[in-house]
Amino acid sequence: MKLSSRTEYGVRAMVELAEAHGGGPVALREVAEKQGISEKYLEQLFAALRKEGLIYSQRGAQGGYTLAKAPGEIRVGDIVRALEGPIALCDCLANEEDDAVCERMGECAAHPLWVKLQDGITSILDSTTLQDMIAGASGDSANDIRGNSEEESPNE
Amino acid sequence: MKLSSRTEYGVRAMVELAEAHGGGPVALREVAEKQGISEKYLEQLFAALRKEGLIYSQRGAQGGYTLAKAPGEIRVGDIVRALEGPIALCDCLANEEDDAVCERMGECAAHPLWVKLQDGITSILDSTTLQDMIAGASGDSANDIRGNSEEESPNE
DNA sequence: GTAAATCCTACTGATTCGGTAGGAATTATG
DNA sequence: CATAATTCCTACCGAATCAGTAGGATTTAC
Ligand code: FES
Ligand code: FES
Repeated sequence: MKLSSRTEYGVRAMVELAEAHGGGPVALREVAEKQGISEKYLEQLFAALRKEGLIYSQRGAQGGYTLAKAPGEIRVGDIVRALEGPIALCDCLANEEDDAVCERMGECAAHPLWVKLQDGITSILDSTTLQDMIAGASGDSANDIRGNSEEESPNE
Repeated sequence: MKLSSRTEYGVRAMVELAEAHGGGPVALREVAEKQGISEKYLEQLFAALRKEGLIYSQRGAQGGYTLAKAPGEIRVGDIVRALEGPIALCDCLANEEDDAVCERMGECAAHPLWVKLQDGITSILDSTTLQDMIAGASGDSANDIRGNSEEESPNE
């Protein structure tokens, strides 16, 4: 229950790109410096994000990266999936068609809970776009996760 | 975004104890066999659960483990916390009083989202009890099963 | 007394994680 | 064209975590 630095860094970097959206490409070095991330490490994250079509890269001098879509079109869940692979709490939740692992368990009482938890996580992640994040809110509008009555106020 | 086998095993084992609740103590070997978990490994998990006061152990022949509280009183979140430590997606979410890490970031746009995600996860985990799980449901309808019933005194 | 069980501490092999290293390929600019 | 800036690619590395083992000490029912 801890998000990897891959995810942390990746999301922060994407926010950075989102803020520069509309302007020219942003160099990796610039993003890395602003966010305090190792350049070489971020390079790998961007490679993954690019492979998934979330960002577009311009090679050569004055090149850099830009969002491939509008900030409002990129969900945090997309970023996470690009960096970590499909969100699957348990092996048996990875692919619905081939649930061989759970088949063996059969009466696994935990399964429904994991499904619910995974759905909850996915729902939150997919109801927040980069647009929401740079706007300061965390996308609490279109979210129907029960039990979340806490309202965080982005101060400062 | 993957739950450790510690969590998976731990919850399954606790369900096993919940099903045997009311009867005598259940030997670790029995739980391990039924759930297909390494005995020696499960031993360590039970040690953690015991230290957190979730289960009670009876040493010696015919000994074993029993839930320290009624199944309706034990939330999945309690189990997860006992096994993995406090649920903290990000370092800066670990302890609210000492958020030094985020202080440095200041304008970290991701923070509110992580808070929200963590709250969502915690909420789901804490709204499901072992009682819910052995009943077949995963607590999706009602989490008001906080019905206080009598239980034997967990001493020590 | 003995067998059944928990308890405790340490070790280990494999994998993942976070990060480095070095260079090849591409491109704007002068 | 030359050069500098920049992305792209692949491999490697140390440390940490993970899942599991090993071996024995202790407690207790019978
Ligand atoms: S075997 Fe898949 S959730 Fe239990
Ligand atoms: S620094 Fe804590 S969430 Fe960004």
